[in-house]
Amino acid sequence: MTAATGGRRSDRTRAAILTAARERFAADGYEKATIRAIAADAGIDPAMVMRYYGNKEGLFAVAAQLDLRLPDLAALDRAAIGDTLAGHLFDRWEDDDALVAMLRAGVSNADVLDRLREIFARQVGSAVAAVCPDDPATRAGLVATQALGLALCRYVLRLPPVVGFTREQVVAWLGPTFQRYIVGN
Amino acid sequence: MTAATGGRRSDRTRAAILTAARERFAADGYEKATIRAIAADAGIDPAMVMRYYGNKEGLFAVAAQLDLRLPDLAALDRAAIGDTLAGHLFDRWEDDDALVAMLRAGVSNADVLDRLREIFARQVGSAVAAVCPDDPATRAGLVATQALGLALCRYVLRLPPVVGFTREQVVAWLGPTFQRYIVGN
DNA sequence: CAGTTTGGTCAACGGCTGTTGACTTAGACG
DNA sequence: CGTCTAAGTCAACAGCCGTTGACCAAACTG
Repeated sequence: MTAATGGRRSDRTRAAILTAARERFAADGYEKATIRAIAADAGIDPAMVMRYYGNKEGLFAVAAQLDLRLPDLAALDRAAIGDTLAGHLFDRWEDDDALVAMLRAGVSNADVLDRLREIFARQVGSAVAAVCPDDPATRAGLVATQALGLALCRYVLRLPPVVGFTREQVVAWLGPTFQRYIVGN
Repeated sequence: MTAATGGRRSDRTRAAILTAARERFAADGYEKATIRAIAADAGIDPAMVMRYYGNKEGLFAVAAQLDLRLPDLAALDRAAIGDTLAGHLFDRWEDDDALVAMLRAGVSNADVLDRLREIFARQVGSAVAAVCPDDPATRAGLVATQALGLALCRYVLRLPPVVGFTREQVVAWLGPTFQRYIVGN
């Protein structure tokens, strides 16, 4: 039905599995997000998950692909780097379950940890290095602590005051922190 | 043997279970830390864990008791609050697995999440409120994002630059951040 | 029309888990 | 010594998990 998309008949199923998987991994973590539950959410048989994604690890690898899409900090007004980064991360995480999924899953899965390390070393590290060649690794690490700390408290722990933060509050409070970590001292 | 401690014979076993449990929960998270593995580490039978702690949840509840032992911020020189807090948290976490255990476990266990929320609402919230009655909930939330972000990156994700931070670096970089979050703006 | 590929279902397997109850040993006490 | 109790062992249960292979149905191809 509705061949309008032009894809093969199974593409809908693949997509349904992926959507259900992202939600389950983000909500329950890697271990508790069972293939049976994901398949049930997608309205199909668990065996289909194996057919299309090989095994649970393969499904997770596809479901938890994460691109922070960081802006080019070097192209910004130097004084606006911190605020821009804070706003960007806020926007990015508000509509993508992938990071929460990786945080929840990585906490108890060594492979996911490796990928998270690589993502932050590469994406955050290079973004920071582009504007501050002085000890970029330390600065990127500092940025990671504050950025991931926000994500942890807001989306995983769901601490009430942090859940209630508006975009403006995040920019106003965390922006200066990022600014100092990246170009300060 | 060695009745020097004066405790009952079973106290050694209880303590061995607890020690093994803390390490396993911190290293593997709640789901992957199996009672069988904990019992093996402690050199006893899995059934003993049930006898002494009822069930897995009961064991975790005892193993993951967490007291941040925050200093009385009001008794400090107001300008030293941030640095003192940064140094204290660093010291506290370097020699207590409990927080890492709760972070790893809480990520996939609703009850643990409740306890983490309560701990930070009460301990961090009241410490902050003691020195800054102006919107203490928001300020405590901000402190939590930076503090837990450091713990996450250093002990769970083990991001290389963050793992390499010295106490002096943590105080120098995070101290001013805490200072601004607690008494700034 | 027949035949072959694709999409999907079903029941089952082996393995690991938390948990239980019956059994055996060691210590304390009279 | 005998007795009673606490401490510890052992084997097993039921349940859930990821994964598999045999089977069925639909749809495209000639």
